[in-house]
Amino acid sequence: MRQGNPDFMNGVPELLILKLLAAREMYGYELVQSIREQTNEAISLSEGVVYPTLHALEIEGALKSRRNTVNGRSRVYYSITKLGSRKLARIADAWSSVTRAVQSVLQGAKHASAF
Amino acid sequence: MRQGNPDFMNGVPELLILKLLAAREMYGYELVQSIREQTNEAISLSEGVVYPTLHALEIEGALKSRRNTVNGRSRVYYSITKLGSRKLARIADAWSSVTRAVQSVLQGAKHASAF
DNA sequence: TACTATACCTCGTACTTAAAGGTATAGGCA
DNA sequence: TGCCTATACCTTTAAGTACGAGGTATAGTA
Repeated sequence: MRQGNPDFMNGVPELLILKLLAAREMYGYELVQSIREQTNEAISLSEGVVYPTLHALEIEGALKSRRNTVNGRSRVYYSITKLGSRKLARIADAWSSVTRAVQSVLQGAKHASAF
Repeated sequence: MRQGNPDFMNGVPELLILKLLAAREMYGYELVQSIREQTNEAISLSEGVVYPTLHALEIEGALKSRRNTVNGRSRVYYSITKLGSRKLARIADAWSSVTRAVQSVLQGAKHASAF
């Protein structure tokens, strides 16, 4: 563990960002704060995580962006693409699969349910 | 994502290994198979993950080992220490915290419950 | 004898998060 | 005017970690 967030964060920033942008268009700085608030400070992503993730997702075509100036502030708004929605569905499934599997071990169950 | 397991695996091997060893003494090869079976193949840790994790946990005092020969096979059995139990409690909490936080975003809840 | 399962191990790579640091503008306040 | 803070964007560097590949050795079986 580096510091700040507990651990178990592999792939989580990408998942959260895609999910939030699936609901509505947002800009980077807004995502940082939104995630912190919605998780009650349990997850606090730094800008150094959010911006590179946004750029990577845009490059692979999962997001598209438009620059907009609001109150004299230049913002880059991101929204999800069709390809991004499919990616979100895929990784949300993977997330469920892993958490279900871990949960079954934590609860001492002999077998995880297939679905 | 490297390959094999989906992603979201950060810290998971350590958590699973500690949890299984909290129930009973096991050896490395057994852990690999046990995790694969108990998670219905959802999580399949390679030996290249399990053995280094076991060694690291032993060095930090979370596990202790004893060598035992069964049916002509030499095995290294690991069991959890008091320090390991405390570590398990800590990271199990962290796991709960992260999964709860992610879940609240995935469900579109405005606020995660505090506990 | 050869192959498979058991059982242990290490090394190198690839990926990812996170912190730190850097730029620039708007607005409040002294 | 000058200073500080919040907003808003970005990059670089460091450090950790899972994973595959590869390697050794023994027991049992075909």
